[in-house]
Amino acid sequence: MSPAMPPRARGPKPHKIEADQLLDAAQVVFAREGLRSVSLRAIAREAGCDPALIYYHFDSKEAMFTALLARRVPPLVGALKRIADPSDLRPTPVRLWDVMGAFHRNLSHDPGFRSLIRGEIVRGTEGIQEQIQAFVGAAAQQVRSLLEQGAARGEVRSDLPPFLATFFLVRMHLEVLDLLPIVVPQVHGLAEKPSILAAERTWLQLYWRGIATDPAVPCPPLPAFDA
Amino acid sequence: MSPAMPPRARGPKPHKIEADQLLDAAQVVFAREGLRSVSLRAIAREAGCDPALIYYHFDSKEAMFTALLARRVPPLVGALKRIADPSDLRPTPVRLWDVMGAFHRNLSHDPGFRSLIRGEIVRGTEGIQEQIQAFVGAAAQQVRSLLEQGAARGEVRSDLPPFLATFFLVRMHLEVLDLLPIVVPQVHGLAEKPSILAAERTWLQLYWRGIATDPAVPCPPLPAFDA
DNA sequence: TCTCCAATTCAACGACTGTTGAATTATCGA
DNA sequence: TCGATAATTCAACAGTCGTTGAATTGGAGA
Repeated sequence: MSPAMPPRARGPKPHKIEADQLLDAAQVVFAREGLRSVSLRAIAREAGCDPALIYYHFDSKEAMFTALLARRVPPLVGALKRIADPSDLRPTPVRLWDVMGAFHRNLSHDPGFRSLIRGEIVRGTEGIQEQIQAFVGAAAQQVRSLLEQGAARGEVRSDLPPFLATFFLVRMHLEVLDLLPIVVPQVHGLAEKPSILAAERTWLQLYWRGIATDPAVPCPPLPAFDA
Repeated sequence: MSPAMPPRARGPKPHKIEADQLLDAAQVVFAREGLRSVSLRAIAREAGCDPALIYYHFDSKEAMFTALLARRVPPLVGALKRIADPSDLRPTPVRLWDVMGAFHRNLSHDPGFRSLIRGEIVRGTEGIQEQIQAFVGAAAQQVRSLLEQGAARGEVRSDLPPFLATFFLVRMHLEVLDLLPIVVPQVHGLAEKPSILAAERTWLQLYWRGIATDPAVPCPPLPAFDA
C-alpha cells in the first residue's frame, strides 16, 4: 500500500474556523441542495472541515439551523420596521416597493434558505416552527401596519381584509424568485431568462392596481432595489 | 423465546394489491410527510405491504413518482383545454375562475404533491424535471391562450407580457393553498382559519382588477368551485 | 390432482445519516 | 519551558435508505 496520505494533523488549523464560517458553508449548501435533506457531512465538506467540528460549535443540526435563522432575521425585520414607520409619508406603493427591496436584499441569495423556511412551515418540525412563526409574524406585522396606514390615508382599499393583502404581498415575493427563472423560459419559449427585477415591478404594479382606492391612478415610478 | 409471530405467509394475499393502490398510499404519505424525503418503507407501511413489493410494480422510486404524475396530470390538462376553447364566450374572469377551480379539483388534496413538484422544479432532478416541465408547460399553455383570447376581446390589458400574467396566476394558486391556513391565523391572531375559497376569490378579484383593460369594471360574481 | 405462474415476503447488501467519545495538536499564559 | 486549554480530527455507533435475489405460496389452468 502506498505510504502516502499520512493521517492529517489533528490539532488546530492555522486559521481557526469560526461558527460564522460554518454558517456560511451551511448557507451555500442549503442554497444548492435546497432542502432539509442536506447532510452535515456536505456542510463540513463545503467548510473544509470534519463533520465533528460542527458539534463543537453547535449542539445539533437543528441548533445550527436556528442559528442560521437568528443571523438573518433581525436585519430584515429592522429594515421593515424603518419602512413601516408612520412618519414616512411617501406614497404607499413606493413604500411597498421598499418592502420588496428589503426582502430582496436580505433573502434573495440562496433560494435554499427560503425553500427551507417554507418546508418547515408546512411540515411543522417541533421547535423550529415556533421560531419561524415568530419571524414571519414580525415581518407580516410591519407590512400589515403599512397597509393599514395606506388605508387610513385613503390610498388603499378599505374593503379588503388587511391580512389577505399582507399575505398576498409577502408570500408572492418568496416564491416568484425561485420559480420564475426556471419555469418561464422553457415553458414560454423565451430566449433569455426574464429579469427578476422587471417581474417584481410588474407584479407590484398589478397588485397596486388591485388594492388601490382608485385603480385608475397609476403606480408611481419604482426605482431599482439597490438604491 | 416466545413461539409467537410465525413468519407471515409469503404467497399472494387474499386481496391482490394493485399498482394503483400503491400509488394511493404514496399519495397519502407524500401529503403527510411532504417531501422527497418520504421513504419507500413508509409508503409500504401505509399500503400494508413489504417494501419489496413496490419493486414488483415499479422499476424504482423515481418510476413510482412519475407514475403518480402520469395519473394526475392528464385530467387537469384536459379540463384546462376545455376551458380554454375559443368557442367559450363567457367573460374572461369567469373563465379564469374556472381554471382555478380545475386546479382545485385536481390538486387541492395533498399539499405534499404540490410541494414535491415545486421541489423537483427548483432542485432539478435528472429525468423527472423534464416530465414536470412538460406538465407545467401544457397547463401554462392553456392559461396563456385564454389570456390572449381575453386580450383579443379587449377584456385584458395588452400592455402586460402574457407570460407574466400566466405565471402569476398559475404560481399563485399552487402556493396559497399550503401556506395560508397555517400562517395567517397565528400571525394575524384570527380565531378561525380563513376559508381557502374566500381567499382564492379575493385573490382573483385583485388579480382581475390588475389585468383588466378597464379596472373600474367590477369582476362578475364568482360561484363556488364544485359546481 | 398436478403444475406453473403471479404475487408477496424475507434477508441482506452497501451507502449514507446524525451523533459521540477519545485522541491529537497548536497556541497561549505562567 | 511547561501545562492547560481550545480547536480539530478519527473511528465508530446505531439507524435508515434504496435496491436486489432468493424463497415462498395461493390460485388458475390443464
